[in-house]
Amino acid sequence: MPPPVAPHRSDPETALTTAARILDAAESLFIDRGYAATSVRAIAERAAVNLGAAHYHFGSKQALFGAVVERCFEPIQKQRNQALEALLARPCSPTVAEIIEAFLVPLVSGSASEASRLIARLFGEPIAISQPLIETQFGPTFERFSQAFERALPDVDPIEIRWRFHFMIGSMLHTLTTGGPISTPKSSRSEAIQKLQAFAMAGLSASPDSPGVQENET
Amino acid sequence: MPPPVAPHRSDPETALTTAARILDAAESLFIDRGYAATSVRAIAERAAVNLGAAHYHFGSKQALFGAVVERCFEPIQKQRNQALEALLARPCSPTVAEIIEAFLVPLVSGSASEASRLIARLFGEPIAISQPLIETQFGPTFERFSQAFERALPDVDPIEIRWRFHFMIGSMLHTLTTGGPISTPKSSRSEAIQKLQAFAMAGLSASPDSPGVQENET
DNA sequence: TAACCTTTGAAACGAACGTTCGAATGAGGA
DNA sequence: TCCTCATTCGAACGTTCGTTTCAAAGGTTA
Repeated sequence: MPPPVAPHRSDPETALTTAARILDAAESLFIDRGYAATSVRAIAERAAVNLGAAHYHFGSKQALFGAVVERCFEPIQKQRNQALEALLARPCSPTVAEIIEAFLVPLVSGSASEASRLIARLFGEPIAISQPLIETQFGPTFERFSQAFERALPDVDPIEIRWRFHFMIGSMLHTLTTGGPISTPKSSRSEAIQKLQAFAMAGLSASPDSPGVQENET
Repeated sequence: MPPPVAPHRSDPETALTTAARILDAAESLFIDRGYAATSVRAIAERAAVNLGAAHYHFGSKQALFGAVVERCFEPIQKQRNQALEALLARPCSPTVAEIIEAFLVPLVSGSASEASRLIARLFGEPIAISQPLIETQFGPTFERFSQAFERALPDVDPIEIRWRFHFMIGSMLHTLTTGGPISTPKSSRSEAIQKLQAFAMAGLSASPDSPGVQENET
C-alpha cells in the first residue's frame, strides 16, 4: 500500500522520493501539455521511475493530477488567506488595493512561479476535470475575498463585485498562461502583476453606473 | 482530391455537406473536450460520416482543428474590424468605450456564441497548438485595436496600453469559458459582456501613475 | 455506353494509451 | 536467520488513437 499522504515539494538537500519525483515531473508536463496530452509514461520517464510506480503511489492519472494541483494550490491559497486575515485583523478596514495585493502577491513569491502556471492551466481544462478541483481548491478563497471587497466597496452590488473579481481572475490567468501581450517585450512576473494590480484596482473600484453594450440579436 | 475551400457554417435550409457536418461536429467536441481529448472517431461519429472522410477532406486532425478555428474566428474578426473602421472613419476620434464596444459586441451577435467559446478554448490549448493559430487569426486585430486605444489614450504608454488590452482579453476569455463567477446566478452572454465593458473601460482608462505590488523574493 | 474523377465505405495499420499483475528486491523486526 | 511488507520492476492486458489503404459508389462528360 502506498503512503497515505503525498510528500512535499522537492527539497534540493535531501534525495527525492519516488512519489516526489513523480509529482515534480507531472507538474512540469501538465503545465506544458495540459492534462489530456500528458501521458503517464512521459511522466514516469521524466521522473526516471518505473511506469507502475505512478499508479502505485497515486492510483490513477486523474488522482495524480489532483495531487499535483493540490500541491500547487495549497501554499498560494495559504499565503492569500493569511495576508487577508492580517488585513482584516487591523483596526481600520482594508482598501481595495490592499485586498488585491493580498490576492496577487503570492503568485510572485517563492516557488509559486511554476505552481501558478499549473493553476492557470487548470482553468483551461475541460469542465469534467477542472470543475471539482477548482471548486474545492479555489471556491472558499474566492468567497472570502469577495466578502472583503464587499466591505471595501459598500456602494457596489455584491453580485457586481463578484463579476469584477471574476474579470480580474481572468486577467490573472491569461497573464500566467501567456506571460503578457503578444508582440511586446516580455516583462518579469512581478512587473506583470504590478500592471495587473493597477488595472484591477480601477476596474473593481469603478462607479456602479456605466454605459452598457447593446446586443444585436439572440 | 478534396475541394480547395471549406464550406461555410451550417445552413438549416440546405442539406449539409460532409465537410460541413464534420466541421460542426468537430467544433462542438473541441469546445467541450479540448483538442487532445477529442478523437477524430468521435467527430466522425457525431457528424454521422465515415472515419476516413475527416482525413480525406482536411488531411489531419490538426488541420481540421485549424479549419474549425478559422471558421469561428473569421466572422467575429470581420465584424470587429468593420466596427473599428466605422469608428475611425468618423470626423471625431473614437472613445475608449466605443473601441471596447467594437471589440466585444461581435461576441454576442448572431451565431458567435459557440464560435467564441471555441476561441476561448483555443487560448487554453498548449502553445504548440494554439500559438500559430492565435498569431495569424488574432495578431493583426490585436495590433489594430491597440493602435486605436493609443489614439484614444495619448497619455498612456503604448506598451502599457497593450498590457491593459491583454488584461481585458483575459477577462473576456475567462468569461467565455466559465460563463461567469462561481456561485452566482448565471446571466446571459450580453449581460456578462456589458459588465465586462464597464470593467475594462475603467481599467484601460486608469491614470498612468498607480501604486505597485511589492515582490517577496526572486 | 464507356471512361473518368470525386467522394464514401469498410477494414486494417502500427503506435501509444491507462491500467493491472506477479515476481524480484531490500530494509526492519522477531 | 527467517519472515514480513512496502516498494520497484518488467511485462503484458485490452482499448483507443491518428492515419492509410483500396475497393465500391455516384455523378459527369464524351
